[in-house]
Amino acid sequence: MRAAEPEPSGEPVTMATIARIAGVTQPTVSRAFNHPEKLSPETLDKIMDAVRRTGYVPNMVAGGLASNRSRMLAAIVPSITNIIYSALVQTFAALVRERGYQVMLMESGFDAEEEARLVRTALARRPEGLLLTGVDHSPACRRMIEGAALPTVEVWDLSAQPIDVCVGFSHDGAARAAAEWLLARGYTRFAVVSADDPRALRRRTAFCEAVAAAGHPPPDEILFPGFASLRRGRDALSRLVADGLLAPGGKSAIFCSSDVLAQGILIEAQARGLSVPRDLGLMGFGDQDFAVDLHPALTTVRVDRSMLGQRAAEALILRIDAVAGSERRIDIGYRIIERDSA
Amino acid sequence: MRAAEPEPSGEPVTMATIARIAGVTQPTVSRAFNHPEKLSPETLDKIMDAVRRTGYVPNMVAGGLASNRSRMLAAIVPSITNIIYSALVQTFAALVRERGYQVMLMESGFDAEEEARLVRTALARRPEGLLLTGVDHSPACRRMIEGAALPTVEVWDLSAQPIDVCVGFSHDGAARAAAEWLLARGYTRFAVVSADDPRALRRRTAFCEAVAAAGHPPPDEILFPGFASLRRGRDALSRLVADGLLAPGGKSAIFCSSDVLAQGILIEAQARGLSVPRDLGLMGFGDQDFAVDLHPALTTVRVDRSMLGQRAAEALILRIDAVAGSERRIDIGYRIIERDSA
DNA sequence: TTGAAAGCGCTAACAT
DNA sequence: ATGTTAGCGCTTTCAA
Repeated sequence: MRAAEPEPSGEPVTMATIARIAGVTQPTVSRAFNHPEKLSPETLDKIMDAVRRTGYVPNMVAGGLASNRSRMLAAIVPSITNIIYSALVQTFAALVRERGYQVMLMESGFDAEEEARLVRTALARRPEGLLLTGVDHSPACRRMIEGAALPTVEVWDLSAQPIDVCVGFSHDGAARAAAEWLLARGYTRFAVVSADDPRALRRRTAFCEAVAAAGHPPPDEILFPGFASLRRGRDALSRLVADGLLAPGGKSAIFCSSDVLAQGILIEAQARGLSVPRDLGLMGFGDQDFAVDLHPALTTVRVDRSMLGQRAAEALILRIDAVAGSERRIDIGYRIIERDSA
Repeated sequence: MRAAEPEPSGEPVTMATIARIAGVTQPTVSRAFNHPEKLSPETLDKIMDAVRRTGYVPNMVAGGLASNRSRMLAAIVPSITNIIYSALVQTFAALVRERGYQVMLMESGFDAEEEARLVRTALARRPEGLLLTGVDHSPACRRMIEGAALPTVEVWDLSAQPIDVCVGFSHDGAARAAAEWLLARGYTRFAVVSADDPRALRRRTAFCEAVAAAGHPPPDEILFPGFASLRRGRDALSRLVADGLLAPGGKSAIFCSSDVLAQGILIEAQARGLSVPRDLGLMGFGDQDFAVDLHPALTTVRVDRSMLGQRAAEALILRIDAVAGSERRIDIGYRIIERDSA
């Protein structure tokens, strides 16, 4: 590797270098980047020419220190490999980028302590804003953020006491709506298959309450730690069948905490020669891209993840710009998507 | 939001603040963080006490400027929502984090021009290293990186002329191995279903050549732009069936550029009452987590993505530490995983 | 073991 | 429209 810039010495190119070449002072070079309209076209030309010839790239860490604007946002999600979260980050990052922000992404692994540690690490870079997943954080974490007076958006959930702003939907409401939809379809026996993250757990509880309120026996529950997978779904169905979910005498349905789980159940049903929805109704959660392409197409609860990222980006930027009277609690809702599996 | 630190004024807490409280000079506070062994235990205690009471978090942007070590790595992948790439980043980020590095992740959307733009943006933060996907970059991009003399690791592919280091495997070799495996199983009619990224395209070509070399008719090819999905797989099978892939007179198999595609084909086959592998052999690529849990379990080519991230992290850190004689080309290989779909 | 002094590369007043 | 002057909050010599 050799240096491409035609600088005689191996000196790094700085604004001072450009200034020397263009025959101006260093702050003028700074203006060329930050307030080009304040310079005469000729000066601007000379500077940009020097920039081109040297391959100069402004040093944002120095700029950030001087201006106290890092132009960085930190985002902490439970898992970067889970499309549920990465799709949100994708939209979020694309939008804030148009406003000149970069995103530093971190993964907490569904662990509040790790999340607190990551917030501390992030704070060291002096981000201008923070995106957090969920509304359940460690007290220390919350204290740190409030102490730093850092604009923060919490996504995927709604809270009566958000740290700053939250963008999400009612998990209780969504689960209740799912239960009522299934009830209206004549299902009388239920099971819930769920991961154990705080939001899935709340949906589980709300679903079970709605079933009980309708006077039906309590749903079978299968909970597992960590993330959803096809295997978790397949195993869950095996256990539910063994436990008699499909015994004669009722019309059975399973409510899953994610579409992936539902897909696993679908595969296991097929392997066992069970027909969905004839032998078993199935409802997913999330309406991931693949849900519509399953066979049978999956009935599920749609949450617009891209919208989540978009509203989060907008809300966070409003907070950063200290726009007065911006909303503190943004509800993006949910919708039952009726397809063929229930 | 209120400031948590017991600073009387609303002044931001800096090392100078801590120094004042602890009764030492500011550089001594710096030493407390970077070379604690050089301080007397009592001084260290006083400083750490002040840190705790104020909630002080060191400013890495100032530190980075002063030391010329940003402790940042930039990673550019085609898509952050594709687990193929995000799993690699996950491992990579976890490993480099142990060495005190954070990673700023960016998404190029399979576009070399966008990649070049992102490299330029990344360079502005003065990262200490760079992770790039693939070995096909725009000339300008390559020039920028070489000009900055930035330690760089290219992943997912092997190159005779890496920018710096590359970690990957032979796509030609993997596709040839897949073809030979299928040939040895008695398949005589083939199709390839593939995305159009550079690596998938090379596998497609190598696969077709191997089939031709065996004296069989050229495979049907279905290429599509962008990323793989179940829908792409389902549509591909529909077209292949319409085009007579399954007409009597031969034993047919499909080689896919990803497991997701294969899964889509599996679903479409099931919807059409076709049996895999009886009516049709099917081979995926990647051995994603779900491949083993499909029904039938998917025969595929395993690439150890986590290993890719691990070796990339190790290699990049060696380059950053300027370890002489470190490898330039790291082959992690591939392996045919025989399961039930072919 | 600690302090004093300089400087990293930039932005932001304030002058002119 | 441009130059001058001061920092931003650290790390890193070099002294003591």
